[in-house]
Amino acid sequence: MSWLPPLDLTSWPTTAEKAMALQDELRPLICPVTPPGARFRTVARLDSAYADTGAVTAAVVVLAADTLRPVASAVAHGAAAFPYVPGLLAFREIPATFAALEKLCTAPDLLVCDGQGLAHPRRRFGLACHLGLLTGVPTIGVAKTVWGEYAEPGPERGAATDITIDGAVVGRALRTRAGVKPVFVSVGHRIDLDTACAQVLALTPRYRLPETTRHADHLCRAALRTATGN
DNA sequence: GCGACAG
DNA sequence: ATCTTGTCGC
Repeated sequence: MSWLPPLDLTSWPTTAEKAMALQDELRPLICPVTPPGARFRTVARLDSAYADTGAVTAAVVVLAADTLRPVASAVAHGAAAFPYVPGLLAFREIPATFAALEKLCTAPDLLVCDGQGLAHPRRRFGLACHLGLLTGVPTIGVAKTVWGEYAEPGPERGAATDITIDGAVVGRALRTRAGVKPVFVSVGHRIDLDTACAQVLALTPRYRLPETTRHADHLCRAALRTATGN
């Protein structure tokens, strides 16, 4: 018995129209609130790597929130299930990512995704939202580039400004390192924006991106090379 | 109409 | 995402 509910890939969308319809259908189920008493003792970072052949490898690295030390990791590989389409990244990334998560013995307390959560144009349902609903685990999106409008936050670490789309606050530009381009944080599911930003700051004591990113990035790239044959 | 567009 | 040379800084 896994901590993760099964993912039925036979009904995975194969067209942009069906994918967008699914996003519209799932959007109302998002809960942007941290469950009472929630504790984030372990945090997982997710990443994917692609080969020109269409092969994909996903990696998950779990770390202890207090020490930022890795405590578990897993990889999974397969074929890209969807082309890259702006706004539909989740349909490309989730199948392999989910397979990697299935290999973990226990559920992480928080999943940190590469990309957007609610800071997603038009449908407000980015990768982090989708993965949050599928896993039931709190998720946040940390993107390197933004969709939406924001004012440049102050130069010091911790400075933040709201990101808005059509006038609605959908995330926050957060300076994780003094004098360096901010990251763009948005809620995925089961966490609030303030808590999400606090978690991202806790994960970035020295680099712009969360501590585990290099680890997850190196892990899936190395695994992809092995699976592909260098 | 044209360009821009998470990873 | 991925492909690449050089460069700056701790």
